[in-house]
Amino acid sequence: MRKRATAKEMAEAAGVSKWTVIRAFTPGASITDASRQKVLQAAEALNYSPNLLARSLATNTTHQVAVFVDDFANPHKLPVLEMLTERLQAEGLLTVLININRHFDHVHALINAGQRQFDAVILFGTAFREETLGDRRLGPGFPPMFVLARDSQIPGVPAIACDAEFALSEIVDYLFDKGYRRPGFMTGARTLSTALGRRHHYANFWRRKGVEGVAELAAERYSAQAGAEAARAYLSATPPVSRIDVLMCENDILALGAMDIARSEFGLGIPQDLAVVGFDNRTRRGSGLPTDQLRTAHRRDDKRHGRNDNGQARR
Amino acid sequence: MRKRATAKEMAEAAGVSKWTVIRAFTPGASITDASRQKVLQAAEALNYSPNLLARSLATNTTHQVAVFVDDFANPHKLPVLEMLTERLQAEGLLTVLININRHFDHVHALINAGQRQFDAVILFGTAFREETLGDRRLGPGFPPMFVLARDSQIPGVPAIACDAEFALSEIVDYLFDKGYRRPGFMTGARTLSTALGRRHHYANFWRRKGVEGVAELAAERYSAQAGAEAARAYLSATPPVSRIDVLMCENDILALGAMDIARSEFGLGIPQDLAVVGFDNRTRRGSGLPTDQLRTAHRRDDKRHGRNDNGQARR
DNA sequence: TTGTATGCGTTATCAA
DNA sequence: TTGATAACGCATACAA
Repeated sequence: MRKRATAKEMAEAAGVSKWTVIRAFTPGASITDASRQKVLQAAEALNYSPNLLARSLATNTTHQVAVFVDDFANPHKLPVLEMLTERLQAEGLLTVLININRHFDHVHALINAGQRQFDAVILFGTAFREETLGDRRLGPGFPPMFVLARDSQIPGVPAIACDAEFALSEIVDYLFDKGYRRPGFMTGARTLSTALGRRHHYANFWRRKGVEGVAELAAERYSAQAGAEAARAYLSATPPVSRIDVLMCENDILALGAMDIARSEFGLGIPQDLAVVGFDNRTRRGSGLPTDQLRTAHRRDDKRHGRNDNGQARR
Repeated sequence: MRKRATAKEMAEAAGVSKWTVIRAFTPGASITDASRQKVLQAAEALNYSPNLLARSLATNTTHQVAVFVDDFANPHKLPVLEMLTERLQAEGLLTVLININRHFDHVHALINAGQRQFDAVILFGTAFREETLGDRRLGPGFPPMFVLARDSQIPGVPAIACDAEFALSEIVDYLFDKGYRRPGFMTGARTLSTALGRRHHYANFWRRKGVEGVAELAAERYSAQAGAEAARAYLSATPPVSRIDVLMCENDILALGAMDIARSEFGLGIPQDLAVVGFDNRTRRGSGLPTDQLRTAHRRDDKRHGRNDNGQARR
């Protein structure tokens, strides 16, 4: 495997200095059309293209953005990743996907991100503890951070997330208008701020409608299986007459599991016997997997709130 | 934002030469414990860590692998991405996720990959045309390429894919034993080699069992919606008595759409009235989303074939 | 407009 | 073991 051609070699071939070669590849540089043509011609012959690595070292910008993900179980990630990569690439930025799982030291990963000189770090669905980010080793020269699809409690770290309060207000309004009066809520992991927010607002809006008490079904994790188990536990422990009539699940993957069990093991019609609501805009029945998340985003304070099309009721 | 500390600054602080500083961070370098301690101490004070960008320029290896993806609609991608990133990171490699969509020039993306000096390029579910790869601009110094989750027709480009022949042989054996005799097959895109392979082997193995003629349902794309439409078209055009009794779908996302329509619009019990088989090991009813793809992989010739746990019948 | 010198932060090689 | 010189390929600042 031959080596890549360098600017120096190009200079000899084109009969100019290597700095002129660079200029030919620098938009807006002052160079004659004649010499640019000579250089481009030589580039064609030598199959030259600038070495982006060397450029990064010299300019101190890599045009690479690190995206940290710790939960690949949620299919919601995929369409967002699609958008994210597309938008970043449109800006000339590349996406470095970093898997932050249990086996991986978070601080170490962040230090590595600093060493790599990423232009930015995006925490996608992951909120580090403040102490982790306070590690002094992350101090100088560490790339700016952003939190995506989760609220950020960390001062100075902007977050892009859906407006849970608004979304749940709309959901409860809709359900109330449809005549539902006995709401339930299925939680995934009880520790997450997003989760707490959704449950909190859900109960709150029902209370404003005069409906007190939201039955809580607790799933172990965010998975269809956990959702199915939680639904099974509730349905088998609760006689039909005293059951909820609408179940709001913290996200779509839980809703999928719950719907499956309700239909197959308990013979419930959805939504005739039990309405089920999800959150994430995934898998609507008979539909494809839409990728129109984060469609509208407006700026508020120094945080950005993208609101997506959530909480559609299912039949 | 202060700048990162460099080896030169470290040298002054520790009272050694900057090369000794480097050695302290080079595994297996010859250096006294005494001077290493001095350096590490200074590193603690100055919060130093080696600049990986500069290292890459000097060593000509980036420890970064580009992964090209063009189809984010298939949820199958996500667990594989999880595995891929985890395994690569375990080897000290970072994953650069590159979105190859319709708006993006493939050749340009590949050239960019060359400029970035990635250690390798993985075509995940994407097979470029041979002429694209034959572009001479991709010549010298271009990273080695691999095709993942699709067969590669390109000479010299190894592929990791499931063994369709073996998988479909097992599927047909299983279905035959269960008593099914009127098979159907739902295709997604008819142009793909993987698709053709699966359909071909499916029909082949049925023929060996003495069952001629596999009904073909053609979906427009790989999406639940397309699968639903194809199923609807078939079921509404075919009277119950002459319908197939088992439908093999080219992948799980098609199967999801088909099952949904069969159950809801035609009142079919699955698998009592119609058995449905998918491919990808996604969404099994009531289960979570398993990530045990590509579990076993053995080497054969210069290609690698990973066989995953596919084709489970659904109840 | 073009050429020169110098810097980016590290690694490789050789001499001490 | 340690220090010094050169090289990696490009960008910036300055001079011609």
